[in-house]
Amino acid sequence: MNLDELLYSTYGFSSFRPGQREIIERVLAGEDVIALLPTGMGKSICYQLPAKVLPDSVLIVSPLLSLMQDQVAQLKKMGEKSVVAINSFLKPEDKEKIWSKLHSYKFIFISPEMLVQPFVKQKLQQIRISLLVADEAHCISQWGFDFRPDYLRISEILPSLRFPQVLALTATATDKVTEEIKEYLALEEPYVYCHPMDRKNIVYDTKKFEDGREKIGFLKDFVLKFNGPGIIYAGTRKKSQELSLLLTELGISSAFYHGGMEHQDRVFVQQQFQNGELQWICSTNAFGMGVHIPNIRHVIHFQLPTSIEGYVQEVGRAGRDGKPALATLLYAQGDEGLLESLVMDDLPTQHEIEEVFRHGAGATHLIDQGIVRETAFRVVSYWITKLPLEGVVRQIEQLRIGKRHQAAKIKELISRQQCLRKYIVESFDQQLSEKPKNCCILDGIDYSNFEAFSQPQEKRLPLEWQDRLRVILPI
DNA sequence: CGGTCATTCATTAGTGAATGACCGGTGCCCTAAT
Repeated sequence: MNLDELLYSTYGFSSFRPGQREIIERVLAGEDVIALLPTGMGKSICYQLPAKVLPDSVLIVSPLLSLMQDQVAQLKKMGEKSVVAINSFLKPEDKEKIWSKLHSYKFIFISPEMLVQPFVKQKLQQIRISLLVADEAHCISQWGFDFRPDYLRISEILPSLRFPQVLALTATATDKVTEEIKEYLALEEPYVYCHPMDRKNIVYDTKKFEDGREKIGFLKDFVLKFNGPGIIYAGTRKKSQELSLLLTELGISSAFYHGGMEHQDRVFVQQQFQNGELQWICSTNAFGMGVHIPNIRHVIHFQLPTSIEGYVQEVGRAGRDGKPALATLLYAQGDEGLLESLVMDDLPTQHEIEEVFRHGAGATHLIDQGIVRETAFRVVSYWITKLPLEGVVRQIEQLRIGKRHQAAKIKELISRQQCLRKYIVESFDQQLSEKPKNCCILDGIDYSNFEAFSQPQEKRLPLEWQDRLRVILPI
């Protein structure tokens, strides 16, 4: 099998990017693989190419419905017809057809929640799966424990699929996250491919302020001085709207984006940004996964991110074209309060744990009656099958300690007196090989690098009425 | 932590100040009620 020929005939590329060949060869050799590959290094080829060779279907567990739709569209565009996404978007009339010809699909995309449904499990059991792919596998660790516990249950279906080999793909994982991926996918001796995560063209900057007003002032000056495209990450939905309004008042094109918006509005905003019609997007951490925009020059954190992993993911959306990009973290006194409550508040309380224990894992009325919150309920329901009450309490306590550690890591970003790049790279259990000339705030930043990209804003398109409305009306 | 909203109070009537409670982010799922 000549991989180069296959690559050329399928994609028209004449050579692999770093890591791809190695990962694909291991997959084709039948090994389980965990691949840590920085964003924009062509992760999807790592399962699409083996799929051409492997005899049976490839099952891809994907975290977002929109991501699935993108991948399906991309594959179809390449002429691959046997692709399907199994999720709640399926029309009832299509379902029957899809289940009956499931074996004929080469690529089957699915959410973890769907995957663990008994009915789905039973259907998948009847076909042959060559490879199970966990896309954005860091979600297992990042979301599984307190947000989407079904992420922890992927391995439950492996026996009924007769243990297909597994490929886990992600851009950002610490040793701890890699361990958790390994554990929750029940991988015994996976081959781990780890590409250096440092992105030399991203410069790390932090700015401290006495209060929120000073911070706003800085942001105003910033967006007047530097052009986008850029992402401004806010800590709350409301703040993302406020910031977008602020920019609009300055005559700078922008839109907000968060999980509380209608699906179609989110798609619309993302498309506008992708088409270069918006300079800035002001959003919560909902924005970014699966977004491929090469020329993002700035990522600004108006409020503290909730984890180092999240921070690196968000910052990593800048400078995919390899040109200089600036990551600016803004901090005003007191900002850590929001961070801490966001990180800690979702954990099940002692009371919630006891309630679920008293009524059992099927007692969804606890959610309807507002006694136990949805995610808290699901987290406890997950552990209830594995541990006694004290064990679950201890488990949640462990989570709390982990979360506290996570918050402390973030706070150190702003108080740190040494090289930020070094700090970030070492947080991912890697060593910094060399520092770029333009490195971080503590080593001095040459801002002229970024002004060079900034052209005077002559062509300012007037806003369409829809956008004006969008700015005026809070959603 | 900071903002927002509801309650309370002081009192001669509607309002303003003060206090306290609550909330804040990420997304699957096809439920139950329109």
